[in-house]
Amino acid sequence: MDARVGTKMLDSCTILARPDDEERFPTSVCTDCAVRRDSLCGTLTDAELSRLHRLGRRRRLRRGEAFAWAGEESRGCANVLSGILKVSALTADGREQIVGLLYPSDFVGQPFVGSFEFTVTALGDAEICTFRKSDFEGFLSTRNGMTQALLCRTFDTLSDARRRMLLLGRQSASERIADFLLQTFERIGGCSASSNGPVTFDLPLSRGAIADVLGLTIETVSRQMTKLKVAGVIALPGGRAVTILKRDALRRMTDAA
Amino acid sequence: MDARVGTKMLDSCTILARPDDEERFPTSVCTDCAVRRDSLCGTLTDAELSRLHRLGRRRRLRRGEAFAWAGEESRGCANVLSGILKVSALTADGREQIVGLLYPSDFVGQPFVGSFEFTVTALGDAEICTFRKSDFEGFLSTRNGMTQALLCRTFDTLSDARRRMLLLGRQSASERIADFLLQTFERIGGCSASSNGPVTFDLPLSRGAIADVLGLTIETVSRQMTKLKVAGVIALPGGRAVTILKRDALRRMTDAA
DNA sequence: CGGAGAATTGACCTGATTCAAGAACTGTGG
DNA sequence: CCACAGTTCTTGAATCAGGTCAATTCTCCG
Repeated sequence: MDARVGTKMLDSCTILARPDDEERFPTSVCTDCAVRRDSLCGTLTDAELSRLHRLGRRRRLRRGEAFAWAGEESRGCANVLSGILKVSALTADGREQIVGLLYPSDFVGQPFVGSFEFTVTALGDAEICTFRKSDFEGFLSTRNGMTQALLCRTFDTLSDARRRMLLLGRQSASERIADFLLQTFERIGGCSASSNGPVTFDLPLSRGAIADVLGLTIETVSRQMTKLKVAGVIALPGGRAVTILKRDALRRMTDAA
Repeated sequence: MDARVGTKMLDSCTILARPDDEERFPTSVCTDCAVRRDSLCGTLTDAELSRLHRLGRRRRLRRGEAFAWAGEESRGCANVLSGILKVSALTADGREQIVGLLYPSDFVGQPFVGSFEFTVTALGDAEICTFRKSDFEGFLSTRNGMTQALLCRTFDTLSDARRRMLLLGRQSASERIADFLLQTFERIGGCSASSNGPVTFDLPLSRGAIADVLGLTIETVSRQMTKLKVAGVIALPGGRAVTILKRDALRRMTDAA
């Protein structure tokens, strides 16, 4: 990954990082960033982006590696480039609840806020574009537009968390599973949303992680999946693959009476 | 639309004449606003405040009255002046989960975001200071500082929601109750935090509302309270009053092994 | 005092967890 | 390519925390 333009044609984004910038940050180039358009950076003009670019570093995370630990002074922000990260909360005796999932183009971190009480970990190998918190804050301070964009994202994240609170507090295991399958499909399966035809995709989470998202146990997740399989609503071709056979049936189960 | 009631108060105190929900308050000026310091407005200079003041209206909400409905286009923002509001999510068949509580000085609404999927209702009589969303957005757009302040508040709200996700997904009924009692005391009981001495205060929520916050049923809430009473951890003098007798015992139950 | 809503209490039931055993993958090295 | 070890996933049986249903009992007010 270097600064050559044009490998990936992202419309008009033709900033040329100056050679000395390339040297100093050889692995951090925005022009061919896969999430340029969808990330928070999407709000920036090319000139602004090139300023921000100087503050960022790319970083690889191996499966299981943490980007932030609950309780520690948070010192960084980041955009997710590839892979999926989990944001999780833990009780003193080790029970875990995943309180958020971060997909490519999502933003992590809380500029202007001191502490971050959650742990952020890569579920599989991942790449992120990190900023020192103070740098990022400085940058934000001069761009109301970007602050606004981050505010909007945060509102969305909040709504998502609240929707999940309803799920955790009031929905049955089967409703939770149905919801999870649909949500995950919409997020990663792309929008081959078209009709109701069967769709197959790989779940990006292990059964254990799904349980931690849904506030269930591994066994319950597994049983509910088999139940759906037996009912002919989904198929489980093996591994982490799922085929949604009757999408409308799933949708009906989401909020059932 | 808004009939001007021209009793000249300080500067341009324009207030809606609809007597029912939008009343005129002789003290309806920011200068003697009870939550001036703690609310989002606390970030403003006097000059800015006086500009914002022209955009706001005070409004009384009677117990049970809604400020926003899930699904409807959100058209307002507000600061809570007095009383407590709930933010709640509902399933199709009527199960309810309270996903947030709003106390005086809290901000409600999502500027720059179209839809709001939750219902906001006054738990008891309440007063709020409302703004038309577009007005508020306009105001925010010219003040990066205030946008930042709102961003911080939103991060805090998000952290709170996530903490509650852990509670809903992974904690037992007794842990939930212990947590709720302590949190509520800290929020309303003021910080007579001092020692571990017994403290008495009124719960601002009915048993039913507590159940909807904690993802439990009324009966379970009631049973857990009696259990705590029998154990000598709290006393229930009657009505909605609670006395915390052994605060450290409660604290230990919060996250127990 | 009396009546309505709120809270408590009891008896029973059920959905999800727990504990325990196998089966199916995944990757590694021979 | 296969064997093997370490996971992860599935399935079964027993248990239990919390929910449901059904009475009372409080509390608040007119």
